[in-house]
Amino acid sequence: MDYLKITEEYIISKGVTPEAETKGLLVYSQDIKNGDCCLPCFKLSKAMRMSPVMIADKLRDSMTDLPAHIERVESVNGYLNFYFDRKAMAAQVLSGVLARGERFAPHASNGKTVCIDYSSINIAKPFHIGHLSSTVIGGSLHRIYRYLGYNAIGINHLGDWGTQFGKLLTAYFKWGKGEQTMDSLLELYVRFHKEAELDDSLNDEARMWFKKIEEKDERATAAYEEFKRITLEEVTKVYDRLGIKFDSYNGEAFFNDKMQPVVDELKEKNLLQPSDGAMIVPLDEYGMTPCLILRSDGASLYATRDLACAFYRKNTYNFDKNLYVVAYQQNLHFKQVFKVLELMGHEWAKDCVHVPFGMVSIEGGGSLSTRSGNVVKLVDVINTAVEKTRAIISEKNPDLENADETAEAIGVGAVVFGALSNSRIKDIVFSFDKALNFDGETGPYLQYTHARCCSVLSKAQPTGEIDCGELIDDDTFTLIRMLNSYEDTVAVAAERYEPSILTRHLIDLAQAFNKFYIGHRIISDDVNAQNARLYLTQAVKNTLKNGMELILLKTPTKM
RNA sequence: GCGCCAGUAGCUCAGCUGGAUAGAGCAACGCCCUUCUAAGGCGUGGGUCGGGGGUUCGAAUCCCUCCUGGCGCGCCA
Repeated sequence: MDYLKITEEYIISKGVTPEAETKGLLVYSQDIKNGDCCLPCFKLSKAMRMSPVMIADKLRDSMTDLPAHIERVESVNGYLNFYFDRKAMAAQVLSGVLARGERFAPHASNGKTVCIDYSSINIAKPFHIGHLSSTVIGGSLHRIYRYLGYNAIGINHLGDWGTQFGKLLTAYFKWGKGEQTMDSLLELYVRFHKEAELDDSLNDEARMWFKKIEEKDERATAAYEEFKRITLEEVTKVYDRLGIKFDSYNGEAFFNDKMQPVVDELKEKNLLQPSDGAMIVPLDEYGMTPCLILRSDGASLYATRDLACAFYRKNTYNFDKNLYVVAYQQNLHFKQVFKVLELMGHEWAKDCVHVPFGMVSIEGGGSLSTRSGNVVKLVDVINTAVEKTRAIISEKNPDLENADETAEAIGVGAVVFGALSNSRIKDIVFSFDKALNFDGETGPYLQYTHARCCSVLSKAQPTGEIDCGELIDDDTFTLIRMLNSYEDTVAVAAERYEPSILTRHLIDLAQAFNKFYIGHRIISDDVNAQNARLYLTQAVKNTLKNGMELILLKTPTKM
């Protein structure tokens, strides 16, 4: 039941205020002391030629037949404050949450498909903290959309093509010895750039090797495939720890032979123009620089590939939404590509959305760059966090069973949370200090709160009827309100492609629970209160668990 | 130069489709473990919401302008 909506309907049914002006005015009160929701009457003032205070008074006076869910109405300084019948609302909310079971089932399928392009790592390059945002934001959106009933397709658009592979092969055949690892490949790559500065012929050699890959030369292909295998093996270990999966790894190489039809269609629709020997789609009338389709040597470009890729996704998945979780540096690129799709007359261009996020830099200056070898590997960050967690556990809870498993869950959770707690668009200056902070608004805080719920419930279980009259004090009822708005929050997070909205809500929920927990003895002699509070704890636990899963956090029952 | 984004407490941020005294966390200081997990809770201090104009009954929120920072701007991806 949507309390806001039925309250609005009730207000309108009074006929005191003009319907059009009244719609959308009603909001949840920020402060529970001002009621559960309120109608600011200031906007109505002009249309009704009456002071807000008088309007609120008039409305209040007309409300002599309050519906069951409203206990009372107050007119205060131009606000009309509604106080819900807390007992009824608590019953409604709790039974709704509890009916969903311990693990909320995903919503029934809505028949829609969403493609989510995320993580999109480069072959033979380290998986570093710069990849964390795309990986976990995309991973979280993947789960959120699946939960909401979408058919969600996770796509890792591999960076598995380009001249850098010529460079790597050159270095590999010159200096590489035996079995390679991600580390040795990075060394080779860094060394190439160092030596190529002194010896330009290395660059020629790199072009030669890249050509051999294109020509499917046996030796080149074998090495290239090996690099790919090594990379995927390595990153999959991290993906597994993060709980992330992909449905497709079709990357740049996959689209190599799929670009000609795009070029043909652009020509056919007269969108392509020559410019300095290259072929472009001019976009100046849309305030953008042109979209480059073909280089002057006839080779395709980044945009060409992404166009081909968009067509492929539409044809293969028939998406309703096509998301690209890619850093904001690419803002212009995606704007151009989507505009070109639109100019080509494909109405589904509007379904393509760039989901940008901020840059990651390292504390103390220095940009992340593979060439310089200045990288902080994601796996190192995760391992450090897990080690720190293990140390905390042996100090606080040395007898904990499954200590390793728990340390893993919490350490990984701390790192993941860091990337999902702020708005995507914010730049992040990475520091171990921040990533390893487990106090306050953090992943471990959510996990701790969940474990607390579990601990209470392991000592006593709720049973039989709920007496919701025990749940109507401010602190407790605040929890009820938070549980009530959970589903809306998930929906908004999806709409805005912003997992941090859900993360915030879970923090608020956990804070509200901890406040409740400290202030109210749950297991007690008061059988009635105990039972009601146990039901509430159960509902909080289940909601936390569901929400945490949607932001990639594991939920240990003890810690 | 042009375009986009950001600027809120010492730090990291929420709030930004206009509403009641601008909220959290971290850091600092002071309390609370003989009762359900102290990775917790409570309290104190800390703000010209980048500056200046404007719109409005009302602006952190909308408009203009300036300042600062980031990113991008044709043959890389």
